[in-house]
Amino acid sequence: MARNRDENKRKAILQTSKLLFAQKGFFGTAISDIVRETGMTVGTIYTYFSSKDEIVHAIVEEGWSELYSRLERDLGAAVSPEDKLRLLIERFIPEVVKDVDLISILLSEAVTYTRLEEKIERITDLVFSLTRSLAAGNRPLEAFTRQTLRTAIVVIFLGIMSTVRIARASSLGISNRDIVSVVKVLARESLRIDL
Amino acid sequence: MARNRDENKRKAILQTSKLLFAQKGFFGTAISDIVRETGMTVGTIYTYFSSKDEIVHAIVEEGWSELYSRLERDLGAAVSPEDKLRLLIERFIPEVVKDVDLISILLSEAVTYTRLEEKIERITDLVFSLTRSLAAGNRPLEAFTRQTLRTAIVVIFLGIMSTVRIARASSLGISNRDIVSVVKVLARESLRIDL
Amino acid sequence: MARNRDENKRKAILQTSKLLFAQKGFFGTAISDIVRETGMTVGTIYTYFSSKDEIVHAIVEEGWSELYSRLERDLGAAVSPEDKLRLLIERFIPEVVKDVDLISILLSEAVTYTRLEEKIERITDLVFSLTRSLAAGNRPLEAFTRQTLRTAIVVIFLGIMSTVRIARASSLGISNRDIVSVVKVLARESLRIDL
Amino acid sequence: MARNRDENKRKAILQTSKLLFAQKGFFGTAISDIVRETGMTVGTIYTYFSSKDEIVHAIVEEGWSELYSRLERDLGAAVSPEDKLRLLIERFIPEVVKDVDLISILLSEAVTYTRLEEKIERITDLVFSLTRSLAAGNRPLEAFTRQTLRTAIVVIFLGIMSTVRIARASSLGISNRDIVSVVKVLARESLRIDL
DNA sequence: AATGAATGAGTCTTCATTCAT
DNA sequence: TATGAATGAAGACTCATTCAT
Repeated sequence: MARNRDENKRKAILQTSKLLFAQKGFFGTAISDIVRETGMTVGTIYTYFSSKDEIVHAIVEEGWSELYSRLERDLGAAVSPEDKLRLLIERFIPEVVKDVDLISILLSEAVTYTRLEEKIERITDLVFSLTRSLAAGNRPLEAFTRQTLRTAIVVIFLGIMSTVRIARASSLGISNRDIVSVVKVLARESLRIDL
Repeated sequence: MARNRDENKRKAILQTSKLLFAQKGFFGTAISDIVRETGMTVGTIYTYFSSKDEIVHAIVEEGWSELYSRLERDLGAAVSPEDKLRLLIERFIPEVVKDVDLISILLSEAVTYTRLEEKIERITDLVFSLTRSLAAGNRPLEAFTRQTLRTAIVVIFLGIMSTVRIARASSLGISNRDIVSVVKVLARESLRIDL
Repeated sequence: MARNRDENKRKAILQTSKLLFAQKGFFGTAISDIVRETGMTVGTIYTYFSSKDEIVHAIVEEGWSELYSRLERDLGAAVSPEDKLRLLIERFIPEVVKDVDLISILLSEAVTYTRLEEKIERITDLVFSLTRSLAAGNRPLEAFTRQTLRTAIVVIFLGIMSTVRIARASSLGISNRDIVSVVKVLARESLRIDL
Repeated sequence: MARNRDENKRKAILQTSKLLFAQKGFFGTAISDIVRETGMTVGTIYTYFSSKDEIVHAIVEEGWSELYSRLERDLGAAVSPEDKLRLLIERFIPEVVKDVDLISILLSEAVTYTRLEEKIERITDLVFSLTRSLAAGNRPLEAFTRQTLRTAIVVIFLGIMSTVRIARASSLGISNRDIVSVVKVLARESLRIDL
């Protein structure tokens, strides 16, 4: 047997660290916390990851790519742009929003390790092109310039994420359900697209 | 008499720290960084602030209260709800958005020292009641339930802040101007309020 | 397996710290002194003890309990109260008195970490009951009220300890032997008990 | 007027510092504590004393010499050695014992600044010669060799002081009155001197 | 691969003392 | 003489990472 790397251990580290980073922040979480919580030893952690940075990095990249690929798969199954948009709002957003831990880390102080812009860019491009194909003859949509539309997508996307993050940490009295409603109403009222 | 407490020094510490916290984060910034950047000595920093926490606290509270009181003053001057909303969007948002450093700190990992929920709550209440007074006979506004409207305000407010924050740190290609445009279009299209 | 917790290292830290605390006091001794004197690194010190306080605590408790358990063992072996008292004076006191460092720490400013009252109380109770069993028909002993006897025990016990402490630090010209003699004479002359 | 040094201020500093040093220890008391408690400023403190050490030094030396000179004055007034001894026990000890703060400082970790040996030496010499003049024909006293007698004096003197100190800080259940009783009984029973 | 003691640069903070005013 | 802001060495302690076993 060539390698004895235990994929389950790797996953366990990632899972535990994700929770800790989300709850206590990147700087607030010590490797020793991960050690305690996983029941492993420092040495073991370091045979799977070469640094603390690499752990966040893995959490974010793997978490995100899983999310994103699911989105692509789902969108591929839908045919019309309307269906796609509906899917985006009714399936994807609730899913993203459920992963508060990932969101918290993405928006946390560790932004440096997070390459958040990249991810935003990609999502934005996707939604942007989706929206564009709905634009023909849609008065309100035509009211948005390309740049304004792009910006709107970013603002709303980041708004959703931030809201979820803050709502988790404090008593904002806003549920994930409320957030999805908002996106729907916004789509209906400002794009005149009824979902 | 000995030298007197120098208000300029206090301000300098605040200003320098604000920049550093915004750029490198609260935990990423060491007191020694502030020392180096201000050219003062540790001791001096600690004669003006009793801890690192107190520094962020002062930055956030003083920055925010200045912003907020200006908003209240301006709103007081306007008469109709429409005027107030216009002011909010055309004067207040650009101003908030200009203070990227403050925003970055508000959204940073130091959320604990930041009491962000409080601030959100207050802004939300204000905008909410403003919007409510525009609601009568406005179909789209009536489409929002109270809770959805509140959520929308939070999402958009946090969306604006997050966008500005991320845009500063990376190459998102979004300007403050774009952000204001978005809010305007959103208001026009989804509230049918023309500004 | 990685290196194992090395009991010798723990002992070395304790031994070195004991000397330093005794000579320079608890507050006069810096962790860096312990580091220098043991030849270890700060980190190592802190893998064996979680704080400076814990070090004094260990020195005091371990030193004292060893002393005290030896006393109990010895006293258990003796039968008559006279034998017990003899043992106390001729074996225990010389032993206590030998551990000047421990005494210095016990009496030092770190009294807080030292729980000296507890230890005094316990010794006093023991000696008190011992003396009481010699009291019957012993005129001088009957001259002491309970409270005076208790006080006398405390005064003499603390007197011995303080004398040893001061004698070590300065040129008092008093040896441990002298101290034992005093206790004997005091016992003989004031309790009329010949040892 | 040549000097404007205000003797009252000096005394106030000394008095306040004495209390603080006694309660919180030498190292536990910061100059800033003295500043706060006296209501003076650092600068003022330092125009009266050139260092923290000098403050303890003054407290100890002035406190002690006042005590000692009173003792000498009193002893001078008495004629017979018996009277002198009685005075020592009934007047001096209660007085010393009353000044717990001074005692605490004398015995504290600041022993270095305290020159305690000197003071012990002097008291011991005095008591020793006093006792010697009572020795003729006094069997028990003759039982003490010179060195044992000297040691006994030291042990009892330090015992008294330590007991008072510890009793103040913790719940030893011993009063100053008890301590004086002990000395009396000890004198009576072991020196056969009835006071 | 797994272990966990060892490392030491780096953290925040304190505080006796100085000295310009 | 009085003031109190300024100083900076020194303090206790942390923690990511290494490496001998």
